Amino acid sequence: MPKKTKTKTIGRVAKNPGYNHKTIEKKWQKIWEEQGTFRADDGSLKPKFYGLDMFPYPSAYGLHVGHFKGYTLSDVVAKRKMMEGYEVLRPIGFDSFGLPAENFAIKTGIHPAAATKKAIENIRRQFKAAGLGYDWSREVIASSPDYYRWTQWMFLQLYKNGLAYRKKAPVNFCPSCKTVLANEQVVEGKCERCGSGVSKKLLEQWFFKITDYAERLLEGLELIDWPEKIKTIQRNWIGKSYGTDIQFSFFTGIKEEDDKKLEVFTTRVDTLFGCTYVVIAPEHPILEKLKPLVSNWEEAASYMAGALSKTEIERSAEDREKTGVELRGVRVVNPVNNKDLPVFIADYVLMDYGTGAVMAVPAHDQRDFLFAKKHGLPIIEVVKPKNGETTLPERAFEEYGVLQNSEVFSGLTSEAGAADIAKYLAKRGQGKTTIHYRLRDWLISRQRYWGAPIPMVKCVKCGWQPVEDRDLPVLLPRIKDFKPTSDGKSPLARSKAFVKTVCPKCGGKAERETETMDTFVCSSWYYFRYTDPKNKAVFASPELISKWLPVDLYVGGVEHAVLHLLYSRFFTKALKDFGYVEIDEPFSKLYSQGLIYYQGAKMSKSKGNVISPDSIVVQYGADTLRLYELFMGPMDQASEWSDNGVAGVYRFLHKTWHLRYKVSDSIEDSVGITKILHKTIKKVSEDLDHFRTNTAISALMILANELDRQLAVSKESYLKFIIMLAPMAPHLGEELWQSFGGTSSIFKNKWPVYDENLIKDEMASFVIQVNGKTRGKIEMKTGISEEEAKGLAKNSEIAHKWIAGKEIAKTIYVPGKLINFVTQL
RNA sequence: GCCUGGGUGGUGGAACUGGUAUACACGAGGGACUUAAAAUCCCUUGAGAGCGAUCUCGUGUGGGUUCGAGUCCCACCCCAGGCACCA
Repeated sequence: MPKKTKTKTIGRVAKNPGYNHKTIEKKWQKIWEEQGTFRADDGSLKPKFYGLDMFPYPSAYGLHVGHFKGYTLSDVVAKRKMMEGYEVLRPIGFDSFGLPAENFAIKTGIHPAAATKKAIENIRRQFKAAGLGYDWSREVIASSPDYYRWTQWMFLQLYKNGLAYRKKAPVNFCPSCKTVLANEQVVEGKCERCGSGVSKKLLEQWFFKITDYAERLLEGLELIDWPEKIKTIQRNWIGKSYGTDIQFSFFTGIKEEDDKKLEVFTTRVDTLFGCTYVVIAPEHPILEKLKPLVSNWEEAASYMAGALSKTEIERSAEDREKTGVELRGVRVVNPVNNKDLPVFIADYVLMDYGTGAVMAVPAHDQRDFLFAKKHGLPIIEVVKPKNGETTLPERAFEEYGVLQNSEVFSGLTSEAGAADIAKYLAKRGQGKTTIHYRLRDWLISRQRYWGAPIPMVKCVKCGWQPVEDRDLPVLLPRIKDFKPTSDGKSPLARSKAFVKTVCPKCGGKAERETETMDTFVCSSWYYFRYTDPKNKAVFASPELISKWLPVDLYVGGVEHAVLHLLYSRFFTKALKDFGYVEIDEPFSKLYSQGLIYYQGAKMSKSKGNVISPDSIVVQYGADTLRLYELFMGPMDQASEWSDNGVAGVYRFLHKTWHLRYKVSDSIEDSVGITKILHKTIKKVSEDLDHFRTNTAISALMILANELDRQLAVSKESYLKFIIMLAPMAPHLGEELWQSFGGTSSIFKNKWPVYDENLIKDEMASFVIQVNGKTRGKIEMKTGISEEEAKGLAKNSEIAHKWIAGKEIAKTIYVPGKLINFVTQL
């Protein structure tokens, strides 16, 4: 194929050099790096802006264009903040511990440390090639000992303050990843990472007491500027319920005083008279104590074992089939009417919510209803609808209503009845109003290799002991056989050199904890480290933390709504309580970018529909990649990638480039051009304030088209246009800025300001409507009086044609916009 | 089932607190330049009727409020996401 010229001849003026993204992008990336253009100055006196992207996970497969949407947005905001006089902190690092790296290593046989290092290098290259203005001098890598030393320190702080503890409990276990998982990592009964069905295992594990912060985590949401959607997800996850704890006493045979009572939780005390049995979760510890009384213990024990062995999916896939076993020989008393009631164990009652036991009211709870039907238990209706018909006997009636069959409380409304029954119970010491949360403590132990070792030691004499701060970090040993096993033991247990240690307290023989921490622990505090990444004495100096935090803008995906975003808030609150930080919430403003779809599906490696930014950068350049992602549609909505759309913004950048040849020092712009320029400055400034990058770009395109129609363009107008474009297309911005005499980075320059007086229109076209239908328009002065405007409109041809003899009953006048004649009423 | 978002041309999407629906871009069609192609530039592009100026219809569906509704209210349908035996 014959190639005529080396320079591309895109654009009209072939003799002038064309837009060559390859040379200018490389050139500016080098300059930025050498000059430290985007490095934050801790000593600056300017107002601060901390713009942060969610800690990226260094995938071995690199990032696809979908990942760049958020990064580009925050980059635009940060660059514009620089131009508005802020000292901008925009750090980056890598959340490099965790399951995917390890699973990749297992698959390929490459050690996770080596695989991670390579993945980081690749992504670092991708970031730089996209022109993202990170302060690389602050890079933080979670799997490096300098970092995880402080992750371990965080653990110890939580431990010393009673927020890290060990307990034996049924926990989620992924048979494929061969490790336990936090509640938040189980999605619809499946492992968040690999999709395998999760089962329950009774294990002793480390937990963080996030439940102590349930209320504060809920309250804090009121004060932060986050998408309502994410706040709602967190509220639901925390799940606050007001209700009553009620004591049912056992009839006979129990020795210890404390165990004579069974406590249940209900949100519907008003239905207490309708209780016909009680149900205990199969994992409930009280069952051991009831054992001597139970005549069918074998049956019960086998049910208990069965419930535990089921996977989450099995437990819910049975489609609400309510199984259970009656504990024969055990009876309880309903405290309000002394009725003697049977006791069941059933797995529809969950051990880790409420008290692990419920009072069953089949008439007014659908689950209890199904169970009662199946087991032939009585159904007593105690709530009648206030108006309308009850859903009984087809299904439970779950609404509020008026009480009946409730002795002295009959006739009261549910609301009043609930209050009175609760008061009655409280007076007799048989119940109290309480609050329960759905939030569970955060299980952080992992039986995996690639994580930060938990800095605890088990001494034969002294039990669990924390590693001394001065002995941190507990280094992750480099072992060859890092594969997980199904025995519930961590791969680290196989390293004798690692396990064997001495007790920090007594100096005697001791063994190290071999489990590692959930990666979400690493990412719960990294935003503090960025302020002071090299500090060896503390995780970050208090001065720098208070200088930079909270994060002013945090950009990332919604998928972390109950994981990272909840955990980080918990960490910040805990660190505040320990006296290390002064803030209560780490991220003042959160923005979640929408996903990018391609070929009708979410872009993902497994679906094989990923587009690499690398190929776009080579073909069109980083500025085109950035601009297209910003132009696709509203930032917070999902949108479909279009190859043709990319070419479209590329054309716009060419046009922008070629406009430089129309720039003249000697001309002054027409009033019309000046007006459009100032309108554009207003529009782009406001749009960017609200992250409406798509309409901001559209406004810049309109301006460019308008400038292109002129024979010549003033340097001043052109440069204002370039400054506005620069945060989005930084390489092109810098290059053009420099070619017109700019000596320092365009980002050290001021963002343009519009003049309200120059925007005002002298003339406006008034829409003429008749009976609300648009019939035409008339040009009139904007300052025209109502009378005059109406008169002009009335005498217009349009009005004559459509009114034609009919009487005008009413005239609607909207200044500067519209006149509507109403002929009939 | 419950809780969020969202349904606008062939496509991605504009439309401020109710006031010219479809900005900007893509695609498509036509033309210019070219031996030709690419690139670039110009014109057309919601549907229907008409030679035409124009007219009628049109923002998921059906109602309502209003001089006027993509925008507000009611009912419903569809799509995406979140939660889901939480007592």
